[in-house]
Amino acid sequence: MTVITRYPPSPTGSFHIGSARTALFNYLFAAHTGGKMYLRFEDTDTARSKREYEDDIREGLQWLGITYELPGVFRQSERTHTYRKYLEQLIGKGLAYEAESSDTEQNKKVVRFKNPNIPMTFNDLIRGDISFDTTELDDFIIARSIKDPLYHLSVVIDDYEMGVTHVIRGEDHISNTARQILILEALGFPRPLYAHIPLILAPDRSKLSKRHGAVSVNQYKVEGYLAEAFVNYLALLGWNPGGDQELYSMPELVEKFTLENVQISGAIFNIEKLRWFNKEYLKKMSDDTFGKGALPTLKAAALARGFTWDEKIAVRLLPLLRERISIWQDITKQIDEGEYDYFFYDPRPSPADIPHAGGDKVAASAHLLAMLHTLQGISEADFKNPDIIKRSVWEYATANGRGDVLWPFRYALSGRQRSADPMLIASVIGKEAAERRLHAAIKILGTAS
RNA sequence: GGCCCUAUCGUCUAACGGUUAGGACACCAGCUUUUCAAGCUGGGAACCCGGGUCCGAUUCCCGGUAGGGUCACCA
Repeated sequence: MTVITRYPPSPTGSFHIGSARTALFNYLFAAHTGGKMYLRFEDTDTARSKREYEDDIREGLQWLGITYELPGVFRQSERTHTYRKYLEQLIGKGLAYEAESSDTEQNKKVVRFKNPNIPMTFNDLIRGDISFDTTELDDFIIARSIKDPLYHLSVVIDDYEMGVTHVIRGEDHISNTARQILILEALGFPRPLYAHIPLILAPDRSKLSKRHGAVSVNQYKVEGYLAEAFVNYLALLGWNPGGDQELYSMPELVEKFTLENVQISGAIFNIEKLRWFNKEYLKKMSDDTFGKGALPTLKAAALARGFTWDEKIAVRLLPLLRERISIWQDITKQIDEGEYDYFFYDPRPSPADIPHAGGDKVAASAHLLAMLHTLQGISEADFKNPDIIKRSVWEYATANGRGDVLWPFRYALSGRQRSADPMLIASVIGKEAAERRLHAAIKILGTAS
């Protein structure tokens, strides 16, 4: 039997995290078993469904690397004639009937399903047997009118016509399953296999929703998360193959994914861990790939900050950035906060802050002068390498107290109490700028005394 | 409230009757570093409660409690 799963979002909102994970699990299961996954849009609620949401969902799927197949007609709104055929069949057999609508103005007749009122049990691949007493469902409504079907009806018919073998969906659908099985048995369809996966929860353990902040997948893309990291994190939220491995590529996930290893209780979405995953994937990138990803963000942020764009400085900044960010947007945030101003502008150090230990301006001045001489002795070529600068400076710094030497050195270059180390700064801004800044600091100290 | 599902560190989880209950994130400390960040090392931190079954229960069963889901002419 070829496995066929389906991902059936209703395009009434943007692609969100929980929906993405459902899609991922369906994809993973189908790929693992050599089957396929269909995408179809459940837009029987035509008032709320929008094409822009369809696009958002498809773009999100593509970004995450989740592939799918489309059934011939993939919008339920375009299949009403099909649903009507089955509806008439049901009514003809006395298994459903038309009844007055509560919406008296419309003067429509809704279609109610004739509930056989039987106890029912279905097997859930993840949770085992689940039983319901269907009596309490009453003769529930399956269509607003003969030509206007409702969700439960259309789902059952589509799953049947598409040959869906496994229905993998959120556990919020458990109680829907009873209704759907009732309909499908009335229609004479075989039951698919069901697997209800746990919900993704907000920190307060309620179902994750908009009010909890960022839930749209696109938002994470915009903030600069990597698709691989996002998928990795999502996969491990509610699924675990056992063992201590945390990092899985999509092919590895496909290879290892089984329904048996899906968790049964809900999992809280934790942004910190997601960020950690992202940082791990950032670390694994080649310098080239990292540069391609970081530079556009860096440029936009730098320009917005009013910097003159200097590609050379930017490229030399890359290694520092790689250590300090978890997602691309951290670059924007750090630039906005002025963290890297000193790479683009000469700082204006305050005289009182230049000396470190004991406020000894004379000593600080002497140390800065020594640093200046040292830098002057380094060639332009060697200046590109912070390690060479460090070697040149280290002997003097060690002999005279690293703190006493390096603090004023760093502060003269950055104008900040906290910054990258002076050798790196010097290397990034270049020989000329470094010497200019030291000159300026020495001069300020002289004037101040 | 009815029905359904669930229950291991704060969080994500491993364990499939016998373990000093393991890992990761977060947190704390130490190292390294002039500072910040990163990195390295170490540390604290959990089997919801009560009954069974069993030589032995975190693990199986029942009950309680707690949390969640669902009760639309939405999906």
